[in-house]
Amino acid sequence: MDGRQIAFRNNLPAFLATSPWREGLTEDQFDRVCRDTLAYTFAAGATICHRESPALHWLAVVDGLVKVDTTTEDGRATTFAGVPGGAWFGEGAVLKGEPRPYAVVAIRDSTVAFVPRATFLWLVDSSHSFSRWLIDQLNARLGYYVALVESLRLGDVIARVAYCVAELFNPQLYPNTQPHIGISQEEIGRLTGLSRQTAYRALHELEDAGLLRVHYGSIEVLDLEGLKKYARSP
DNA sequence: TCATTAAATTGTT
DNA sequence: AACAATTTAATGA
Repeated sequence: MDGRQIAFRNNLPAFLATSPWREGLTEDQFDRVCRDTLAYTFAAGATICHRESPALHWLAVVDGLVKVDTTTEDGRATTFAGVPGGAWFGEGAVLKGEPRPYAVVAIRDSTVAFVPRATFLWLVDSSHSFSRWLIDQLNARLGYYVALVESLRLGDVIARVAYCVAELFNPQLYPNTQPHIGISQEEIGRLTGLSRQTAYRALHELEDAGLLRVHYGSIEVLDLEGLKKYARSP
């Protein structure tokens, strides 16, 4: 992990207390999560978890924006997911006990919380409520990729950009997303599987439709419901 | 604080 | 994909 620094051990419990699975835990269970969890900050561009590294932690973005991606030998990169602040991810590799099939990279300066694998598995075993939340989490992720395949087959690139941007606000997967997202058009391209030029044109189409605004190095979502509608029927 | 330069990102072909 | 234009960030007086 290049360029990481230990972040605020003190107010990490405040972040954990706002997590979507917290209310179902007992005080004792929550206290253990607080004790076991660490947070680190990473500079933009830094690798948080290398591809094929052992999945020793369950992860959350406390602040910032990270991506889950793979890079081929010839340097081409595709992003599988953009993960904004407040989101929990990486449970798949931890559950399977396998090396991470993707790399986790900071898009912007980001703070990431690390829950040890043992603590995560203990939560699964000891909390029915947590397990249920986890099922909903995995189900939401499955729904995202099914819809993404559908969008790929249908081939409307503007609808695909609308869908991918709107999904950053998925209440199960990404509960705390702010309307202003610091992400370049090149990253939007990787996230949607489109070239930067195509992403550029699609973003401006959506801007002309009044659904979002494009800024230097960021986008601002104005009409989330409109984006979702556009994603379904452009 | 301001001017200069480099780097990142956007816009155009 | 290449290149130009623009915006931001970094540097140093």
